[in-house]
Amino acid sequence: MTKRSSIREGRNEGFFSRVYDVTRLVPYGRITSYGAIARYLGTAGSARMVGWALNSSHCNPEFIPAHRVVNRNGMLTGKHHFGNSTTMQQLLENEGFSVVDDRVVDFTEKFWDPMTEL
DNA sequence: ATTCTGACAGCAA
DNA sequence: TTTGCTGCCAGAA
Repeated sequence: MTKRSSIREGRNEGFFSRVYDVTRLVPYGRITSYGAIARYLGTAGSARMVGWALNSSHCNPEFIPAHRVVNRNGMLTGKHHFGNSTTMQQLLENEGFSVVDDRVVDFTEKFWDPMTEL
């Protein structure tokens, strides 16, 4: 390989691409957290980067279920980035989630941890 | 190269 | 209990 593998093993592509990749793997009707994704990527503590990556996910031609990514409390901290502040909640409710006060009810039950599932 | 920012997470008051 | 400060890392200006 060229420079990609020489940078560091496991970081074949940009951080953003990896975030998109993991996010796409989140099953329908399940949710995960920024920190969980960050941890899965091997950069625990860089959960902020995950959110920032998802911020640019709209540029990605593929569908990225960014609405299935919430913070560790199950709160829809990124709802403001879906155009309308209610879009994220509606998307989640459309998948069977119950959202109350910007927080996903049964968050722990629907939680999908890439570390465990992958 | 340097500086700033960011959809978090953890811990201290 | 809530509020706020810090660390974290990669990307953009």
